[in-house]
Amino acid sequence: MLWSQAFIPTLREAPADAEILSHKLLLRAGLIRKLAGGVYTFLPLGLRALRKVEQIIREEMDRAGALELLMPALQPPEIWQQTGRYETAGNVLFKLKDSGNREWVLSPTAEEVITTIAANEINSYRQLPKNFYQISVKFRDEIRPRFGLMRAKEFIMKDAYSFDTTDDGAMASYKKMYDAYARIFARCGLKAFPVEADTGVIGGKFSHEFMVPAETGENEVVYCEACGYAANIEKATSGIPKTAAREAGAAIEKFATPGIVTIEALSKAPYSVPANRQIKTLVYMADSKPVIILIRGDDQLNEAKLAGIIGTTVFRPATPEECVATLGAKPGSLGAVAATLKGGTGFQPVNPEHRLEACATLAIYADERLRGANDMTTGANEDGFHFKIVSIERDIKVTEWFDLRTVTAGEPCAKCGKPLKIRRAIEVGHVFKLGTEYSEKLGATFLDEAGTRKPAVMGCYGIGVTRTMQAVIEQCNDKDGIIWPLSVAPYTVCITPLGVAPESAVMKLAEKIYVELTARGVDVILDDRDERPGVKFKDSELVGFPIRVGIGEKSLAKGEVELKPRVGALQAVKADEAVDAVIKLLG
RNA sequence: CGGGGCGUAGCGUAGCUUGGUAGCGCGCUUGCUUGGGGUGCAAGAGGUCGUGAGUUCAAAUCUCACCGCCCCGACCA
Repeated sequence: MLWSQAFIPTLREAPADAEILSHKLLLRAGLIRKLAGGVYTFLPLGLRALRKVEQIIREEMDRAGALELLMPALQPPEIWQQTGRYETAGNVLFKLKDSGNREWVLSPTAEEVITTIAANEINSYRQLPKNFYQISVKFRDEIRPRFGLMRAKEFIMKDAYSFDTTDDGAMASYKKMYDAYARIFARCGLKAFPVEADTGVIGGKFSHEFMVPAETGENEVVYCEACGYAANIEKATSGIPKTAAREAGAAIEKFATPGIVTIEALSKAPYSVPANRQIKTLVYMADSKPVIILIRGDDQLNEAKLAGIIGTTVFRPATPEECVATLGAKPGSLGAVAATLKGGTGFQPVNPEHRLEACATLAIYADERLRGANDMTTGANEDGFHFKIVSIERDIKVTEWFDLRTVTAGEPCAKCGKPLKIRRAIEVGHVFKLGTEYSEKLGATFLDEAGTRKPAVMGCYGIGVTRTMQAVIEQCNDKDGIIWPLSVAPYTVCITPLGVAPESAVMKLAEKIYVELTARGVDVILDDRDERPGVKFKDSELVGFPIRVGIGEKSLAKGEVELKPRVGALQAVKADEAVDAVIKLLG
């Protein structure tokens, strides 16, 4: 490619709406342009880098035995209703109507479609296992797109879906993808690491996310340097001790706390109840039903964990009015002491399948850290009053115990006891073991060797392709611009003649090297613009080509050209050895 | 959706408080110059000041509404 024929609109200054470095560089290097918030055009150079990432993914997916196909982005809502995700994932689904007023959804993921394929086409264990994948445009009604390609309304994702006959088989498929992902990100030049992850609304047994450490990442990862434990904060647990039991009075006592509505206020004189001896009572509304959450006063509720428990992300903190309606008091005086609850103490155990429904009868979910706690203080469900000497097992009818709290840095690792650390990261990939939920709901069954009909055991595996590309930029840059890894650079070599007079020795040599490198399969761009050297150098560094071949009269007088790796020292090589030297640098 | 900020030429911005013919840098065009790190000089082109209403003799500037964008929060298979 000749630079003069290409379209590389570099910018000296970044548009003001770009906040993070990688977003600015995407714009400045002429890789993308914004059409609307969260919606971008890939310009030729950006598309080349994107295609290289895609190709790496393709090669590794194929190598792992996955089969590429392409599913529709436009999907009928019925299949989403069948799996229940029309509601549970409803807030990210793009919905639209056609001219006949028929509703459609734009696909953010394709479990429903692929499972329908499997239901219709796979009948026998002989056809399994299978793993299908696609690389396609996905849509997500992000309420707040941000950071360029990181969180967009429209983006490119690789999604794969495995079908196995047994749980062991599904585990093997999962492992294959897990290993493939590690290779994919390594080949992209990314330092990505797997962490235990929350399964979210997609459900399933367990999952790992592949994370790229970055201060601008939107995820927090809890990790242990000693034993290697790593988990998304939405999932992470620690070995923090439970609340200590103490000697305490025989019965609960009510006491007046006028105007005291925060944990902090109650922890100060004259009450002086430490936060770790308080029970925090939270009311959430899930599907217009209240659920009561109890956690220790010095802990924070982890909403992702709550979502996993009740099976939906569609919930919110109750309003003060709803708190009054549910418990009889405003936030700040809430408690779950059985005697103060409407309907008395008669709570029934809850079938785990129906935890959300259970909220209709006022489910009380308590954090494990409170199990066995006594001599605690909590709201009395009467504005201006609290109870003390509360024993949670004796005085509160907890419906079910869960890990509900958010881990904080410095807590002991659950595995090895060393202090945990927390850092921010970008999620670039996610692997799930799904189990049989989707195959059961959509009838993806097969006959096994014994002639028994069974649901296929599924897994699903996503990579945010456009996000991965930006993550590379976020991780690989310096003050001058992008530093593309060889594997995903839009062009790997930029030939920079310092004069472009036709038929000049400099230009002739540049063209010769260009032709020879191209013939040897190298992606090369020749900067034939009649620009000053400084402009060409700055542009090639901003765009981030891994190797620049500089050709000028001065060095050519010595029979030499200059090889300048994007990172590393300039080296002079004999003009007629330049091509081989470049090939050698490319490894 | 709640809170905050911003919309002036392709990009970055000044002007707005205190209303009076819209300015600067980069980029672009032309000429000269320079020719190994965003050269220098000169002459140009390019703006419904986000949109609409209002106040006023007069609105980029004041008022209201709407739209868009960015940040924080909420949300995020």
